[in-house]
Amino acid sequence: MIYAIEYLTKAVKKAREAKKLSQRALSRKIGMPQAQISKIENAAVDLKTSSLITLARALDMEVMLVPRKHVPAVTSFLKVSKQTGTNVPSQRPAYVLEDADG
Amino acid sequence: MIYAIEYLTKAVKKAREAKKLSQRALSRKIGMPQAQISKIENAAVDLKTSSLITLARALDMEVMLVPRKHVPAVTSFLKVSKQTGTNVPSQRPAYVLEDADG
DNA sequence: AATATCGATACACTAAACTATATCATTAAT
DNA sequence: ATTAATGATATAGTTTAGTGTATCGATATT
Repeated sequence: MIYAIEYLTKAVKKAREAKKLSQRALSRKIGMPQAQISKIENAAVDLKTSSLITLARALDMEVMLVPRKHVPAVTSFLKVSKQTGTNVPSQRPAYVLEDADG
Repeated sequence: MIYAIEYLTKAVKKAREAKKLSQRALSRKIGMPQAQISKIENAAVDLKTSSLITLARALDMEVMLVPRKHVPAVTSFLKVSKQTGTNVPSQRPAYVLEDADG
């Protein structure tokens, strides 16, 4: 079990379940063996970044890099959005903003 | 070169440069060979998620999964914060919010 | 001019992700 | 009771990230 990765993989699992997709259904969708998805969701492997991105996108999420000082704000925004069901238009590839001021 | 990863690795590079760290300095900091950092920044490898997390954290960032519909909002928030220099207190490990409603 | 540091690249080796496939126990449905 | 679908697990083989080390040309710096 790889601690730092656990949060990400648990989120993948939750997202999959929220979409009512079985591991096999997701497997068919992205062409990754069900066995591998199981390992990933249980944080039994240190998955490659491409795998994380593929899984995230299949579940309508994006991998982003957020400056640490903004993590609380982003976190609470997402939390509130979830509670209120706030909708935002359009979609974009995404991630990362050039920042890094420490 | 791995397209999907390029944005993330480019962000790592920008963050490193913004901190005025050489690849060797970063190498010493996290114990990853300078040669490997070079490959990663040039998207020549499909780095493991643990490596992405390690690099991100060394550069004061966090890897997060963001529901796609909220990506524009988060993106523009970070952009504005960068422009205005908005500061937010505290720090947290982080990433991910349980969401996934499509 | 000589020296130091930079990022990029190369080699041999090790470790581990990933694939393909199959199986198993458990749960749900017929 | 049988069948179907679930997630977890196993084995064997392939691919590739990662390590350690060394070198290279280019760009400062003294």
